[in-house]
Amino acid sequence: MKTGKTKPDTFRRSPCPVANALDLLGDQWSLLVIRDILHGKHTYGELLDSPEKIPTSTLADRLKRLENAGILVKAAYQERPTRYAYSLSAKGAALGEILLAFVNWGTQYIPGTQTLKSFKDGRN
Amino acid sequence: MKTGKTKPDTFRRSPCPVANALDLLGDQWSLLVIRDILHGKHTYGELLDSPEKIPTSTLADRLKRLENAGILVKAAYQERPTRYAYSLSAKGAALGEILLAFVNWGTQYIPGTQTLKSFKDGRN
DNA sequence: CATTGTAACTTGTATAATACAAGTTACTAA
DNA sequence: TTAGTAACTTGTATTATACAAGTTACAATG
Repeated sequence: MKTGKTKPDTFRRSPCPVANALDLLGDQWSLLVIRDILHGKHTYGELLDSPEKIPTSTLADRLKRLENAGILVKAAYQERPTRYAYSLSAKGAALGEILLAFVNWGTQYIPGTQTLKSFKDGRN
Repeated sequence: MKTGKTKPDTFRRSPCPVANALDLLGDQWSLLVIRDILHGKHTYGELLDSPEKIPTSTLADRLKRLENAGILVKAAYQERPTRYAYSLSAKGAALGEILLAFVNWGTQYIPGTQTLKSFKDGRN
């Protein structure tokens, strides 16, 4: 069978989907940025305000990487002065499944961790 | 309600389960080590042999961290000379769900990536 | 019109993590 | 005695991350 699609056989480490996902997301901050955008945050300032206190230089770097990877899209939502909003592409929104797996594992195996929802509901 | 369990309110970054999971697993290699053990590898040498070519110093460090975190258990399987096998605790085996989410996302959104299974089946 | 404020970054430098090459220990087998 | 192997450790170079400060382009206030 032939498809029109180009297929990179030139991977940084291996053709494993996990390895390639980790090349992109395997750090302390990327998935937290995705989490915040999934929770409705959109601007640089809102994302800076995370409870984990991401350093501004790290946030700027991650936003660029995730945008280059087609996970985030950056768009000006006003001019004079120009202000930007970050949102998730389909590729980015699909990371919700991975986040969910992390939430399930973390709440079950790391004692004391809690989601915003469980905290609001008083389950603590 | 009172439980007997101690609950750490002293987290490195925040009480978020994702953040705490990433404190442990948020790097390029940890989840690949878990993947290999899930695939039946057990010894240091087998784990060193990954297609991603993990550096030996990095592997030694990850095995220690994951063991300290209660994700891996290390046991001698023979004496004279002593040889060790690494295996997953329940906490570690539960990471299979996270790995699965990564596989699903990666194969869908990173063109050309493939699992051992799809490769063996000739789906490429 | 000068000053203050704010969003969205950038730059510089210190510290920490990771990579790569080589060496070590405790054996077995020839 | 020599060679081989598993499971690491050590040293150093490179890269990533963190922290503090500075920059640009405006709006709003007095």
